[in-house]
Amino acid sequence: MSPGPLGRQKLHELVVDALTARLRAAAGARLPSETQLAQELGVSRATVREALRILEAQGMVRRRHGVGSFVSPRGFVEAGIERLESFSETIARAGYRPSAELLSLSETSVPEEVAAALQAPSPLGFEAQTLYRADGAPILFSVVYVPLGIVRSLQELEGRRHWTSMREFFNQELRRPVRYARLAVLAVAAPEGVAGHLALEPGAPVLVMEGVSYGDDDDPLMFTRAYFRTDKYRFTLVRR
Amino acid sequence: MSPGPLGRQKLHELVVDALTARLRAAAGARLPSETQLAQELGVSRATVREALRILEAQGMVRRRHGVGSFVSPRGFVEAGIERLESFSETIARAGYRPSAELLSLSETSVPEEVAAALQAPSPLGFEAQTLYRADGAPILFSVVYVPLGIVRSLQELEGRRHWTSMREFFNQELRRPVRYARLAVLAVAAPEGVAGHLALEPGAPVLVMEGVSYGDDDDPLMFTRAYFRTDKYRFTLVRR
DNA sequence: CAGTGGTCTAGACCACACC
DNA sequence: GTGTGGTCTAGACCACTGG
Repeated sequence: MSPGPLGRQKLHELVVDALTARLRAAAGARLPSETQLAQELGVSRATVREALRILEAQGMVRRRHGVGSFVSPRGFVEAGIERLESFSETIARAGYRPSAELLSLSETSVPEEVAAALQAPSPLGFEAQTLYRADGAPILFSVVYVPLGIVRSLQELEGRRHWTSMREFFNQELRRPVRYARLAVLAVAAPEGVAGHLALEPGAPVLVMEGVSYGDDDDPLMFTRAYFRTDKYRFTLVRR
Repeated sequence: MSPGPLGRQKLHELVVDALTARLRAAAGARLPSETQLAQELGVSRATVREALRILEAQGMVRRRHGVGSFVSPRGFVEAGIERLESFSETIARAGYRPSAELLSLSETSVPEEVAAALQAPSPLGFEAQTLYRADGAPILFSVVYVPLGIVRSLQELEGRRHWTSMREFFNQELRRPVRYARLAVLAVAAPEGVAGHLALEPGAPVLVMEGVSYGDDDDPLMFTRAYFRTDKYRFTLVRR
């Protein structure tokens, strides 16, 4: 095939971009039929469909069998809780200016349930505590445990300072990208130390997300426990 | 095309079924290549790919570019927080015996922020309070607001008693199926009434999920606010 | 009925992982 | 290089919706 009128990169992604531009304007509008779009853009209908599938997954387009495709009334959908992104990204996406402060790095014996979740043979590992702010106000305090074996020494973990997020550190410096994370969501009373960092009264309700991040080979990379102030920042979630 | 060796129903669904059977046995096993599967099953490669895409979305299969497709080590993945299902289903899926008790049904003026979220012209509507138990222990208390217009009278809402869940009621009795819900997740201190129903001290931390459910035409159907005991039941969530 | 999205095919070439 | 999954095409027919 020839690149067509669109040039390089994946064709259906270019179609996504082309359609995205149209979509910004008209909420609720009807899109041309798939066959029409294919002709207009000079690609096959299958490629148009792949693009529409992506837009539908993003919540930007609604397709109705036998009727047509429409721009979702909401237009752009904010990133939901189900998206794997760094806390900094999450904060930025919510419209705040993110900052992250690495409060401590240490070598420790990780809690028993954490070692179990990490399937770690040894309880030895490293702990990083980070405080995230949105527009300067603390909203998130996280404790990350990395088992010995993923990181060899505290010196290696020092590299974390160069990166704005743990995920970037794993991806860029350790070359062990995080592919997915399996988390539990719960509400707890803020423990003393946590409350202090988040500028809350001890015992105030906080949302906790905790669990394990996995790499390309389904190998456990780290255990994260994050405490959120939900009065300052709310997760949104679309259930389908 | 001819139906092929598989018979009626959607072809790729039959392929999903055929593969699911294989998958139960071997965790971590490698699947034949897409081309091979297509030949074996007598379908096109595109159809095999559609089936694999479904299985991958279900978390049962892992595909790696240039390498092959594999049965996920975890096998079947539990439904996460992102799935739209009734609370009863959620509880059952978590391995408990669910029960739901309709505590009250009344006609009210809905709270202002609820009416706004529902895009309701009138603040008039109906309220249903339900307590859900898992193996007899209360874990979830929900307040649902339905605007006037979706339901006309309290009598109509009485039909709710015949159904185990609000979603079933909407789907079966009102013929207005819920297509998706847009929710916020937060942690709060349990208000007095709620704490009582959940057998908690007032002020104990509870997880709240609240938001609007939408129908086939993106029309707001109801506002739900649900309080969870996360010590008894935890949401799980896979971020990708 | 006409028009839409949904499914399916057969075949081609590309990008990537591994030997 | 060889084999894998990823992308793309051109064309066909099916299933649903709405006038």
